[in-house]
Amino acid sequence: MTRVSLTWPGRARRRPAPASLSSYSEEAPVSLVRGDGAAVLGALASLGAQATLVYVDPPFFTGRVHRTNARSRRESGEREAFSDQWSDLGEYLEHVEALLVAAREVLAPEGSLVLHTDPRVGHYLRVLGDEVFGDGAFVSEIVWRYRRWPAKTRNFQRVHDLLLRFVRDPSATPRFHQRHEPLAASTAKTWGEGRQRALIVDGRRTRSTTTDEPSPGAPLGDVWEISIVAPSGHERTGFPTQKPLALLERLVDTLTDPGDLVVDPTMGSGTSLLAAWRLGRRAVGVDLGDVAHELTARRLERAGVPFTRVEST
Amino acid sequence: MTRVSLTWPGRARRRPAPASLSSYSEEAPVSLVRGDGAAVLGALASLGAQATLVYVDPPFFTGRVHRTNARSRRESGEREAFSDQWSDLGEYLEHVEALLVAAREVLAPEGSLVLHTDPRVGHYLRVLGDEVFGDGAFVSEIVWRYRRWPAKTRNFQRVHDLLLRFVRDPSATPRFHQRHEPLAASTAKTWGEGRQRALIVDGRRTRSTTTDEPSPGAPLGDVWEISIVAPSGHERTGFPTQKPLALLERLVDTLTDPGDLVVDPTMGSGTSLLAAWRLGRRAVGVDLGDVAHELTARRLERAGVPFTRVEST
DNA sequence: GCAGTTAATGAATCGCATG
DNA sequence: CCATGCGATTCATTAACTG
Repeated sequence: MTRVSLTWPGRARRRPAPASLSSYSEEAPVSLVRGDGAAVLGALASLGAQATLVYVDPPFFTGRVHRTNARSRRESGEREAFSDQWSDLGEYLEHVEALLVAAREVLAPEGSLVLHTDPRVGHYLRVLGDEVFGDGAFVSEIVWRYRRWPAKTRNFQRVHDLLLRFVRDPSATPRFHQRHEPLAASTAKTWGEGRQRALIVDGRRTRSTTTDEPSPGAPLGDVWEISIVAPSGHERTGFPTQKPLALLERLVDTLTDPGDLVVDPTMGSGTSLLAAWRLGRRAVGVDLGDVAHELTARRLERAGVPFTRVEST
Repeated sequence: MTRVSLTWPGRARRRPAPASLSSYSEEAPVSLVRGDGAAVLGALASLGAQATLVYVDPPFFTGRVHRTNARSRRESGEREAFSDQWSDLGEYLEHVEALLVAAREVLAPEGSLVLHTDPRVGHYLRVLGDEVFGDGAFVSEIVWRYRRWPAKTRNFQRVHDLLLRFVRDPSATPRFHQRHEPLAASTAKTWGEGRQRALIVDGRRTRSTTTDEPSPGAPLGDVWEISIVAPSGHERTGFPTQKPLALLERLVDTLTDPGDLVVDPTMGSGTSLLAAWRLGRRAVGVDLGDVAHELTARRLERAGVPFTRVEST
């Protein structure tokens, strides 16, 4: 296959200065690391950590500074949560590329990277991911479809995000738990709740029948309807780009086993850590920001999740 | 903005040999042209045609030869409809790029290109489209979510296609008719069917109320649930990658006015032409294949659509 | 006519046989 | 050993048939 890749003037493949971690323990159920995402992933990899899921939720190249919202403002005023300003698209892509390269190093062969992005910049990240992970590693584009207050625009309302899944080793059997969703209304009407089976006569398929065995439903697809975190919802932490727990729980549930390691170098308010802990997985979250660490710590304490702080230097 | 672009070894920007059209009339409601898509788009542009919608449904880089299916097999046996085999991804991208370049030439300033693709190769086409149409021209990624039989795979079922929309001129007001979809169940439950209105006190939003005015529903989003053409459906033509009429009607309805011109350089069995005609738009379809022309002609005749054949040389 | 039941069949994958 | 091809699987959808 001919290599197709992205170029831009002055494209650099920078490696972050490697970090070193004090007091990281493989066994800790939940660890919070303050530091640069890519550098800390590299440090985890060199300590021999093997993640089954790395969830990366970088900025979406919006050109904005994102600030805390109402829930957090009440407690400590409006503050900058993270900046999403870049000199150009190339600089942004170099930032994400460093995360992808480091994420790949920490992944177990049967593990997956899930890169959360949006349809304005996600296509560039797919191409970047193909470069980093190689042919055949891109296995799913998950569409997260949500509902929100409509914007006044002469265009279709943007009501979805993209989650790009790459596997570490396309030749390995990936971790995957088959889950099901309800049958389509038309199917239930025609076929009832029984599993369908084709009737083969003389080696030729003639027609289908229903069986007595109940159908588990349709195998889970790649378009997921999940509610956003409501502005006044109990789940809301105040972090501006918070993702729903239900979304992260579905990823963790389908892509990891209990006891596996989940790593998030873009911790934010720690949704992935909470999802992992609730499902009995170990988790490491990495973030540079004060707001992220404060909100995550408060959230985990309230949820009764024991966690360890790890310093990186 | 730094230019980010795709490269591959030996990337060529080939222009198809320009075609010339005999007997094309601007006023014909529906025209069928036999010829190369890009070359004929160029010929239309040099005749001064101005399309409001160009719908492009190229092969999806599957590596397969696509053959007619049951409906057509009964009438004339199984035949090759089109080949989707390429020496490499670069060759494929050069083919699609030629279509995009020519499509842009035939578009009116307020017109849109809609590129139908899938999540395996669509990301590359987005980047290619940005190169051809320029910054700010990519305005929507529409997700067509469908339901189909399950495949046995350790992965999420692939149940969506992508439709990438680019506008010809980002500074022009695009053709766009706002349509609505039913309110979400949870919205209807909380707010009923009345239009919501935010209550602003001292310039600050306090809460929302419902009004007596009935809500038209939620403005149409970019995730569309539309059934595939059923294997035994009346709509089925026998063309292997046939798209549902409902999908094309939604595009034509929202993105064009009655009387506007819709052009499809990847005609197949003519779904876009039929959609355009049913909604009172003019249409030109272009295809090289015998099967495409036979099936389209038969389909339009059965639907009572008057059409003109145009030769290209 | 209408509702309820039965029929027909697509095409994504994996697994296994074949060359 | 690798490429190719065919069989098995099974929801989703509309058409056709039946009472």
